[in-house]
Amino acid sequence: MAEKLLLIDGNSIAFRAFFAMHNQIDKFTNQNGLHTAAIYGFKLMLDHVLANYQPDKALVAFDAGKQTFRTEMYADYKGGRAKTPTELTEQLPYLHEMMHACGIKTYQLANYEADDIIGTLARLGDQAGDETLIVTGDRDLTQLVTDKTTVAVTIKGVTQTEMYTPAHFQEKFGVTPTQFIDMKALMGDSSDNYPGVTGIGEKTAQKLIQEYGSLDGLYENIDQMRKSKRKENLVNEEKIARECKDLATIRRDAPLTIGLDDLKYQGEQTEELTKFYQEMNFKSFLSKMNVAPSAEETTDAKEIAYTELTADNLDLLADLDHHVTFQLEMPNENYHLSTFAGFVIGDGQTWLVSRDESLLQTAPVKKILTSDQYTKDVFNAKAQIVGLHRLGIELNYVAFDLLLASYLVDPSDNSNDLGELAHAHDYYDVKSDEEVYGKGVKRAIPTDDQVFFTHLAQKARAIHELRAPVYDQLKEHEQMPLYEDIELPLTYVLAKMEIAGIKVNAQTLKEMGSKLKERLAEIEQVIYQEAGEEFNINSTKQLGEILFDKMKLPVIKKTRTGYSTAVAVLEKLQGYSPIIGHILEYRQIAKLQSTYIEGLLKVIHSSDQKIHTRYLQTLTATGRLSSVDPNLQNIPVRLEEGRQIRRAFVPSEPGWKIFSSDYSQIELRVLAHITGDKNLQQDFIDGKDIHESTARRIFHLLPGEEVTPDMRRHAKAVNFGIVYGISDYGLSQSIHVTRKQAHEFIESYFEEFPGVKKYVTEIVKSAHEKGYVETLTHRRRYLDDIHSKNFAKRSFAERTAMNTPIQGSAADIIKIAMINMDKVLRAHDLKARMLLQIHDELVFEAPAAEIPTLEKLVPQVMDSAFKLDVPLKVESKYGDTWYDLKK
DNA sequence: CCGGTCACG
DNA sequence: ACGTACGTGACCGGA
Repeated sequence: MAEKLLLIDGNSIAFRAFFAMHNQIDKFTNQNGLHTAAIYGFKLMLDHVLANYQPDKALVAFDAGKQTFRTEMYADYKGGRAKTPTELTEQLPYLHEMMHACGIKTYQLANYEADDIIGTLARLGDQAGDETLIVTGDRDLTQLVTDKTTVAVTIKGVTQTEMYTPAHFQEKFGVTPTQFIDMKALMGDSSDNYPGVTGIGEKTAQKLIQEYGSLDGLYENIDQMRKSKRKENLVNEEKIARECKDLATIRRDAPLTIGLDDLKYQGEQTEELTKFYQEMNFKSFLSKMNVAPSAEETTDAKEIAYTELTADNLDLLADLDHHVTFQLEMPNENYHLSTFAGFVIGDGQTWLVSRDESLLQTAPVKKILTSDQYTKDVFNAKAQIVGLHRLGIELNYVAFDLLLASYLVDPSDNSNDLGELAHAHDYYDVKSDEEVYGKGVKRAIPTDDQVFFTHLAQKARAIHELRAPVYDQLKEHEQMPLYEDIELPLTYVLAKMEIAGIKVNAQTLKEMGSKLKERLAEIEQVIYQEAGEEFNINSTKQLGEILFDKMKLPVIKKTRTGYSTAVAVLEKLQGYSPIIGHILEYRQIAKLQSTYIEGLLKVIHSSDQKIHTRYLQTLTATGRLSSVDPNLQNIPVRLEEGRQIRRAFVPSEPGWKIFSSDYSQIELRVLAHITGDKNLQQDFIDGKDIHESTARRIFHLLPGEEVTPDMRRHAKAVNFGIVYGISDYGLSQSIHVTRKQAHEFIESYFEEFPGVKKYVTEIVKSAHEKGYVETLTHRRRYLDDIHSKNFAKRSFAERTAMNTPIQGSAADIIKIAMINMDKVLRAHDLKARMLLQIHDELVFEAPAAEIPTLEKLVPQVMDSAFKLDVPLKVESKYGDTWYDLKK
């Protein structure tokens, strides 16, 4: 009878699991200091596979050691690989132990790699008529794919895999699995460190094998190949190619001492596995098995005692400790509008809960929330401040914000759900809102008091209990000043800005909207005429069919799903047909209409004619803010037509003005500071036009020579490129020059700015070593892909390593400026209000009489927010609307 | 719910 | 040879 066989590539999965969990490496250690992240990740993968595949037979194969028949053949095989971290190698013995507890056999064989064990067993399985699944993190194993054998390669984390069947393999590589070995013989493998034939990479190898069918076929017909450098290399390096083929070929006849009959999957050995989990301190797995984390803890941790607070027992509040945890529950994400479902307040011993938010207005509660006699721990302080403000209560003296602090520890830990975030911290005695409230249309606050109050109390307890460990992490990262002096004070400032809101004249928007509507209808008709039929212009699919199938315009670029019709593509098609210009115009107006006219009209609060955005303080990977519901950080400005939208943004009081100040070139100034490059610093100190002076340097102009507009434009693009983590290809695309020219620009830039070059090298090196990069204030970003074998992923991580300290430090600086600005406005008793932050710009509204004061004060505060080795420069403007700003 | 597109810094 | 400029959010169409 056909059975299901599961073969797991132990070393490669352990490796993947280790790096997938790498940013949490500190959290995964057991009582004895053993790192356990790889073991944990391995088990996650295993559970996922077992649940989905349900094998009859299973085996985890391991490499026996460094010495194999391949290293005997070729001494440099897998040479040059970084040493496996000891944090990983120390975990491998325990994987065997865990597999035993899971009822799965493990096996390794001297002189052979895990690949060969798997290859051999898969062949045996095929011959026995079994169905086989191979799970690995190494794409090389896909050569084992057959009609009966599927290979699952992990792509992200450990539970997401790409399934290789013969059909998928063919589609992806354009050759059969056997041919792929021949391809590798030609192209080599940089991670296994064998060379292949000089000058042949994946694309050429694929072409040659497709043409000749195989390596043998190629060499049989090599005489007919026309004379070329490539042919010469192929002929000279035939021996190498054949050796490489041998190295690349996974053995299917390894001398195994076990057979298929030894692989029966036994199922979990509950007692043994429980013991193992306890040894590893795997609380989440233990809780799934309904067992307490360790023998001493006998109570069910999920239970929690609470008391319902009512008007009659308010005296309970007086007994609370003066360090409380509080949460006002708002079911809707948008806390400006959400209803209130209830609240919880407590001190770790006592948890008081209620559905009745009017109790918050009573003196004893209000006192706790407002007074400096009580410090408060919360989750998302800004939401709490705004929510309570709507109830007429001022929340002060927040000590700990779990959301904010977790975000600083790792900005990718930014779930807005307390339960999920707690789980990420390995704390499981609280559920996620989705688990308790449901999702989609079914989402609702439970009517059962027991269910709802338990959830509230558990949330509060999670905040309380996670405070100490999260503080420890902040301290370990040297992030206490970032947390206490920047992010937490900023939360209050942002709350104030959101509450203030910005006045928007709906009438202005409506008038613009009706004009746009008319124009849209006109252009639409013209486009239908030109296309010869009516279609949905907003559909890229339909538009592509019209342009490229019907009208036969040249295809410039394709996307995964069809033809690309992006602006860059359409601009290249200008001149082929007048329809292109009309489509571009249609797109521009349609965008204004839907996003900015209709979109903004929808979010004006009827009560005050204002828009109240929410700034997300715990979202971006770099430390910038983002703005939602609506996004006020991308209101059009570059094109005049869109810029008109800003006419609708007006001061909220008669006789007031809109005032705005922005940092000039803050990212390049930060770059000059961080890199310490003397030339770049000097140019800023001398107050030069930085793009012009960059042009002077990289184009080697003499003192009398003039910088042409083109030179300046190119230099500006290079400066942008440097900030983004430059690549010649990217630069060439942005300024429409050849890749070679772009490369020369970059080379020239690095010669002129050697400090920048040094920085780029060092930050990438440091990111490789540490796995993260930091900003000026120790804001941290982990870069998991920095160790990736995949060139594209790794390159992306390397560019991120260059960009994040720049973009993130600029974000740090303006955040400090905002906190100081808020203080200064109060100190000077000004009526002016800070309304918006747009990354390098602050927008205010103020009485006309205060404008002269602001013109002095705001640049002063912004300039001095952070002492850099170069000056910061700030420019201010003001006017009657956001559109009319003038110097 | 995802991908394409386009608005901003 | 590989395939990209960095960071966001909103809207639309089409599975």
